[in-house]
Amino acid sequence: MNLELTPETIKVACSNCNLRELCMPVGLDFVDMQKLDEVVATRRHVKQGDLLFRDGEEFKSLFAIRTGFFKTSVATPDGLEQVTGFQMAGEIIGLDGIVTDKHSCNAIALEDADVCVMPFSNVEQLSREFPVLQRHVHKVMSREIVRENSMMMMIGNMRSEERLAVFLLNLVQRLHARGFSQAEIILRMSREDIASYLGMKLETVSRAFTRLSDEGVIEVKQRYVGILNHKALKKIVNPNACD
Amino acid sequence: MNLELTPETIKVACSNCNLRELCMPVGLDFVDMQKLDEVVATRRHVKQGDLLFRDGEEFKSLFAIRTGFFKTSVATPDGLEQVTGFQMAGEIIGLDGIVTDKHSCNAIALEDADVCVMPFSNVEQLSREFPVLQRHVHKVMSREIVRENSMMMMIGNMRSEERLAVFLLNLVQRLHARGFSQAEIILRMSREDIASYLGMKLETVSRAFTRLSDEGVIEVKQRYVGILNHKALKKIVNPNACD
DNA sequence: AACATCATTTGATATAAATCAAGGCAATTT
DNA sequence: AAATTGCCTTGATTTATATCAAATGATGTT
Repeated sequence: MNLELTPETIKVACSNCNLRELCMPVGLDFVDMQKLDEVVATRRHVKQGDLLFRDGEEFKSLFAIRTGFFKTSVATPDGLEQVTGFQMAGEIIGLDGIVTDKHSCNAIALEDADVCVMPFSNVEQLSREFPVLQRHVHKVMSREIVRENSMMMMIGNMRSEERLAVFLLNLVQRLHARGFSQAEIILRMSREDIASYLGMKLETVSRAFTRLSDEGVIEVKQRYVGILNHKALKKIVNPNACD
Repeated sequence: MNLELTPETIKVACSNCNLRELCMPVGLDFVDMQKLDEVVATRRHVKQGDLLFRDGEEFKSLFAIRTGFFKTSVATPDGLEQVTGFQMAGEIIGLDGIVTDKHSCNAIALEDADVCVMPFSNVEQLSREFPVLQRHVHKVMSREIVRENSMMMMIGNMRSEERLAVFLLNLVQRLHARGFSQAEIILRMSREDIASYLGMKLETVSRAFTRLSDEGVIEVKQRYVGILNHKALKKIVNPNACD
């Protein structure tokens, strides 16, 4: 007999997922929500260090992260890794693949993860039937465009300490939106990953951590980061801010 | 009587626009193409130096550039301008506004321009009826995401000369796709704009120009840039490339 | 033509971050 | 418990780019 439900084949319903406010459009009635359950085909488990998809791989699905933490990266011309983003529960990953039907980056699990596999044809099909889903998909993509705009601004203009401050503020904000502490972070990525993402070297990241720590703004112990003075952290990014 | 057609109100048809291969999905029959004419509401003329839209302004429409050249920019925390992109004929501008229903950047015409105004509600409406248009919209957004990924990679990892090489290669490639020379560019933007876009200072851009010029790779005279050695320019970006 | 304005180039110097190198800390293995 | 390994921190030095400053060149104006 075969009663085993392998993680690869579990069928899930968005309608009773506690993350649906993050992945799915809001303001749907229960009936519509049940129809939207069709977007998700299966779930997939990804072990820490494993790839969800890789650069060049055929694009078929978007993935909604249920649990776990990912980084996406591209290869530089000289073969190094450039981290392009970090993604957590409730976020959508794989949008890069739409334009060429091939993924253009690698998605690596920084901790054991579960993702909802959403075949893009399902997404497009249901988008045509549900304007609210269509709008949602557009917003998710637009949000990513705006995020990258501000990343460019940051890497192009800010000093190392400022970049790290922005990075930490963004992380706590996203974690807080998921019910975690506003004052504590357990980093899932290495100093090297952070450095790559912020366009600096790992030693510079380390020094920026110690400087923020010396200033009493944060408390660092390996991958634990305590935000001691949220306001001061914001001031580092924007000294003129009044709030 | 009122026979004047102001530039603000000219109605245009994609079906006989010579740029449609760039803005519109390919492989449409004439009947479908005529229906798609409805996406474009009006045309709008933007004078050099004027804004097509500004940060914070309500988002209602995407814009397809018919003629002219734009830059988009955001403000840094200290009030400086960070250029986030340059757009030319056939490209779509305004995607940043979808996520919050407000534009999150400024779009400034670097030369007199004509744009097709595409109310986003029309785009969404017709996307539901024409899967090929829907797919096209998704691809346009995904392309922008991928472009910004590679910009991050570039700003984070490359030296000034390499960044300028990438920038010039990208420009000629896009201009060539529009029927212009593969070997000559008339820059529409200032050194300062280029510097901001590439995450450097205008003096550094200037020095990078002279260095590439001294190496005999390009020829620079103000805003005219001649590509003397396309291969060498590529080699600067990726010394190991075999083509 | 002389003048003013703006954009660009060039030079000298300062500086933030990269690089090179060593040491420390924590977790895992033997 | 000692040893290995991976990750992070710290220190010394170099380097690419930023900054400051001036000169040059193009464009438009009176």
